[in-house]
Amino acid sequence: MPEGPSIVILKELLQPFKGKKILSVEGNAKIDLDKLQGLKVVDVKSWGKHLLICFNGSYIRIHLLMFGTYRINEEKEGVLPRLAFTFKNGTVNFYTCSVKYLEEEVDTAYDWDADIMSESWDALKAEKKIKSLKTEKVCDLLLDQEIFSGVGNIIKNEVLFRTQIHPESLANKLPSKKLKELIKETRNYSFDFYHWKKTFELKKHWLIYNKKICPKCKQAVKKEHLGKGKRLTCFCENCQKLYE
DNA sequence: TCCAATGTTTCGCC
DNA sequence: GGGCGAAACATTGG
Repeated sequence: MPEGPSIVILKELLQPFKGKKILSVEGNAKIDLDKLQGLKVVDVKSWGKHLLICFNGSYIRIHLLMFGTYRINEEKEGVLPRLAFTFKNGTVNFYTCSVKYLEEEVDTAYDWDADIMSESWDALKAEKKIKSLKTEKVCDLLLDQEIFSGVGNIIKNEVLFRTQIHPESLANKLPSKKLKELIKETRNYSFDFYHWKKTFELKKHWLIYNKKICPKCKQAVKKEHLGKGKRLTCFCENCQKLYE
C-alpha cells in the first residue's frame, strides 16, 4: 500500500476533515488518546510516507509501514483499529500502522524540499546531497528518505529500469547528466504511480518490477536482494548499464 | 502450508 | 562506536 504517492492519495481523501473537531478517539495505539479529544484538525499533510494530521502546535504522524491500511466512513470487520477518529461529518480508521503524537510545529519538523511529491521538491538540493555522500549504490540511494522522501521499492526498481541504470551502480560514478536524469525521472515516475494508483492500473504499467521478461530485449529479468536493506531488486543485466 | 512482500526501528554482536 | 544481521511488528496473496 504505502509509497509516497499512495500517502498523497490518502491525504487528499482526508481533506474533508480539515477544520473539524475530533469528537471521539479510540484505538490501541500506544499514545495518550485523551490528549487528542476535542482538538481541531487544522491541516492534513504528507511528507514522503508520513501522513500528518495537524493541530495547533502538535501533530499525529502515521506511518503505514508494510501492511498498514485505512478506512474512511467504514470499518474493517473483526479487527480493532490502531487509531480511530469520529468527526461530525464522518469517521477515519487506521490499522496496523505506526502512530506518534508530536508536540511541536509540523512546518519546522520536516525538510519539505525532500518530498518527491511536494510542489516544493528541490532537484538541485537532492543533487547536492547526493554529491556530498560517500560511495553508495544507486539502489540504496533511491531508498534514502532524507534525499528521496516517499520513494519505495517499486518506484526504485521502475526508475532504475526507465533510466537504464544497473542497481549496483555507484552513485558518484554516474555522469552528471545521468544523475540529473535519475533525479528527474524519480519524480516523474512517482507522479505516474500516483495517477495509475488512482485508476487501479498500477500493476499494469510495471515494466520490470515483478516481471519475468525484460520488455525491451526479452531477456530474463534478474531478481536479487541488493543493497543495505537487501530489498528485492528486479533488473535487466543486458539493458541496465553498470557504472562503477 | 509456507513464504515473501510497497517499511522502519531496535537490539545484539563483532 | 560503526556496521551488519536478525528480530520485531503484522497482513495478504501466490
